[in-house]
Amino acid sequence: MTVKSDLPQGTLDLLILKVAELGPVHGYAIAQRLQQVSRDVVQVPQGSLYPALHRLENRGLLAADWKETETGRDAKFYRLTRKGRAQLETEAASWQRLTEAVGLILRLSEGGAE
Amino acid sequence: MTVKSDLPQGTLDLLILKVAELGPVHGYAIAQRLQQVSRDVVQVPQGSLYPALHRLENRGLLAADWKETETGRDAKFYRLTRKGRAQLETEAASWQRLTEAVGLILRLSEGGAE
DNA sequence: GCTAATATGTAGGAGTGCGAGGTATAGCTC
DNA sequence: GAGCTATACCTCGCACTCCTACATATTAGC
Repeated sequence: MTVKSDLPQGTLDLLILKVAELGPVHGYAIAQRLQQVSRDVVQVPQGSLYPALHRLENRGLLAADWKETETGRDAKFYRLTRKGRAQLETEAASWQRLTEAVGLILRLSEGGAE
Repeated sequence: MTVKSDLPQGTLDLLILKVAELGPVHGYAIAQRLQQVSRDVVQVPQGSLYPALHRLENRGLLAADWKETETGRDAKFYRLTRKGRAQLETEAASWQRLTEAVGLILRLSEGGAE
């Protein structure tokens, strides 16, 4: 039974921090946002989402306040802390460095001599 | 204690399959190759490398033969099976789809309206 | 004989994603 | 007001992978 593995380990944190950077959002909206922007490529199940949010909050990367949604429901709004912003920059840079490196490797035979 | 996390989960398999596609190589050479081509961004510790090779072999994606290196040492040369080639194509496509999606998300605020 | 590089391997812990389950409210239809 | 869907939160436990540390054997150089 192979794992579905929609997202590689560690990527979810990066994406959540990124969405939180744009302004306070609650978890459910984060998942919807990721799915919309990625055109359904990124789909975050709740069993992945909420544990991730709690971990990020425990690490001090996110801070949360209970507020009311426009529709009148209670929701936990997350915002990026100063520490979280630094972490986001670091992880985003790592991601870019890594994807470039993997890209180099995957194009090994296609490009031929480089 | 944060994990060093050089490579996201699942990426290592993709890279190994890719190197094996170029021709029969032994494990030690795969790790060196990845490090060289990626300009030291990708560094595969032996504790990650060999278990990954065994798993890929058990899944029938790689096949191995003991041969001698140019330097005279015994080494296990891995080559891509037909099944492994198909898997490589699938994973490479998934990787590209994913990186594009993540790229879209990471550029959310920079580009503003797009 | 000692060290370094080559080449392979295992064991155990740590961390994360996900399926499956549970709770509660708002709004809609009937 | 009964039932349904969507919203919004949560937890448990399994599965999987990565990595540190350790162990082994050979070749080359000093």
